[in-house]
Formats: sequence, structure tokens, C-alpha cells
Amino acid sequence: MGRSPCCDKVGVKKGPWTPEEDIVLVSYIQQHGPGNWRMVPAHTGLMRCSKSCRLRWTNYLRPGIRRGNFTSHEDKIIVHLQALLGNRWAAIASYLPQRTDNDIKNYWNTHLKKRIKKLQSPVGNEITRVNNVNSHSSASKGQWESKLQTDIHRAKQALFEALNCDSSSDLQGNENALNPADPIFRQRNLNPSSPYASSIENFSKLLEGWKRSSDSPNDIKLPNSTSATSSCSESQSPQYSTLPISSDTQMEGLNNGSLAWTSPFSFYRGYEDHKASSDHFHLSCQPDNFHNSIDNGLPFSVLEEWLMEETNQDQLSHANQIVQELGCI
DNA sequence: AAGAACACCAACCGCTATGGA
DNA sequence: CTCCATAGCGGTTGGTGTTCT
Repeated sequence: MGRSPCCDKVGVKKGPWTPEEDIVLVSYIQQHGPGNWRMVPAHTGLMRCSKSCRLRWTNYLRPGIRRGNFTSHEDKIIVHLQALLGNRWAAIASYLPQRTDNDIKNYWNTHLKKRIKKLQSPVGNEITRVNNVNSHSSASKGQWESKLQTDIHRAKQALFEALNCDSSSDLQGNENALNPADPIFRQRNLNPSSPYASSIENFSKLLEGWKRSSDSPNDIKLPNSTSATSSCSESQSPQYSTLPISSDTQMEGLNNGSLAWTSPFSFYRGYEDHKASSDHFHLSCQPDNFHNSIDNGLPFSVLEEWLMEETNQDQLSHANQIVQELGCI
């Protein structure tokens, strides 16, 4: 019994999204919020299936996403969490709130996996060993999880070492650089000008690229429902109004973050609150909550909490130790 | 210079989980 | 309980750019 397709395959566009499509999608979500994806193609006129819209949003357009340029700090976290969790990319991504699971998965497959293969260092051997445990063909998931329980201490230690190592090498010996209270930490992680790009930055890059490539970049077509002054009933077929984005000054505004028009992402907090309530891993890991945790000096509270949940009493006491150590970073 | 091989990554596919009717 | 819609997830594919021969 085949599963009914998420959309009518006939006439559905596939392949890379164009900037125009992105703008239409973002504008629609600005107006209606994410969710009810089935309605999105019908209401926006996008020739995409609902699933494609959702993926485009979650993997690319969603606010708070940082793309490319993985830091060595992130490398280490990914490597160690992969050793700990296996290919559970969503779980790994929950500890790197600004990265998507898809991004991490791609990065692992194209960079880290190869790098680790080449590694003959003790750390590399350890990772290889844990990975072998994870990928052993005869091991069932239950067996793997059982093994995970026994290896959890080692994994915690490895993660802790990675974090420590990073604080001494990647951060050039500044031991406060991972301290949430430290200005350097805040600049690296919270400042809009930090490498952790906001989606507005992503979006402005996108617009910039489009501006360069478009033959007539003067106007961006938007559904009427997205204009500031108009409203649109949900049954309306898409009609377009134009949002003039023509001058370099306006593009400057987008690029330097001094956005004049209402941020498309003003609804974001509510959305993330909704999401967080439905996903244990994402609880406290969404950007706002994550930053709150940072502000509170608990950047890895969820990790600690989860690790403690998974361990027995002996491991629990050791986990408490780790928690304290992590809290001191 | 040109074609082949490789690397990268956005997007897709197919499956499971979940929740509501 | 069943059915259906939707979200989430991990594996895979295919297009494009880069490097190699």
C-alpha cells in the first residue's frame, strides 16, 4: 500500500530554489507563520510541493541558521557527538542550534569522515573505535544503545576534552573565551556581526546574488498578502504587488543589518516557542533559549541533562562532575 | 584547452512517528 | 481502532564548480 504523495506530482517544480521563490516563501511565512505547509503552494502560487517548501524553510531560510565555515570548535563537537550518538544528525544539530541537520550531515560526509579516516592519532583511533561499535553490522540498535550506555563516560570525557582543547587552541589560549560572561564569548556568539550569521544576512546575500544575476532586479514580486498594507483572503489566487528593492542604498541596508522594512522574522520567537514545546532535543536549544542558557552560564545544560538521564547512579555522580566542569568553562 | 575525475551541498526520496478526527 | 495529514529524520542523488591529467 503506497503512501499518498504529499502533493500532486504533475506540474510540481523540482530542483534548486530561485531567489524569487525564496522571497515568496519567506513573505508568506512572515504573514502566516510556518506550518500548514500543504496550504503554502496553493496560497503562494509556488509550483513546489509542501514538503519542499518546509525543507527549504527549515534548511535554508529559517532564521538563526549559520551556513558554511565550520569552526574547529564545531568540528570537534560534531566529531565527538557523532561518536557518541552515531548518525543522529538531528540530535547532533540540536547542540549546534545555528546548524541544520542537513548541513552537519553534509559536512560530516564530505569533510570530517575523510579527515578522521586519515587520522592516526589516539583521538582518531578512539573515534574510529567508537564508530566501529556504532556501525558493527551484527549489532542491533538495542545492543548499540546498551553499548552506548557503557561508553557514555568515555564519550562525555571525549566531549569535555574537545571543549577544553578548543578553549586552549582554537581560542588562542584565552580561557575566558568560552565563558558566557566573557565579552569575547559574547562577541563570537551573540553579536550580529559575528560569524554566526542571521538569516537576514543569508537572505540579504541571496538578494544580493539575485540582484547581480537578474536582468531586471528593480522589483521583487510578492503576493499581495505580504504587503504591509494589504490583506488577502486565503482563498485568493496569488496576485502580486511589487516591493521596490532597487537602490544600492537599500541593498546596503540589508547587508549591514540596518533593515528598514519590517523583519520577516518578527514572528520567530513564537514559532520557536511552539517548536520547543514539542521536541525534547530542541528544548532550550533554539536560539533564544540557547542564548538564555548562555546568559545564565549554562551553554550545554541540555547536553548535561540528557547525559544524566542516560546514565546510572554512578555515572550520574560523574556526570555531575562534568556538569560542574562544563559550567566552569 | 579540454575532458575526466573529484568535491561539495541543496534538494529529494522514502520511511517512521505523532496527533487529530 | 483506523485513517489521514504532517513533521521529522537519515540516506541518497544530481547539478555545479573545482582540480587534475
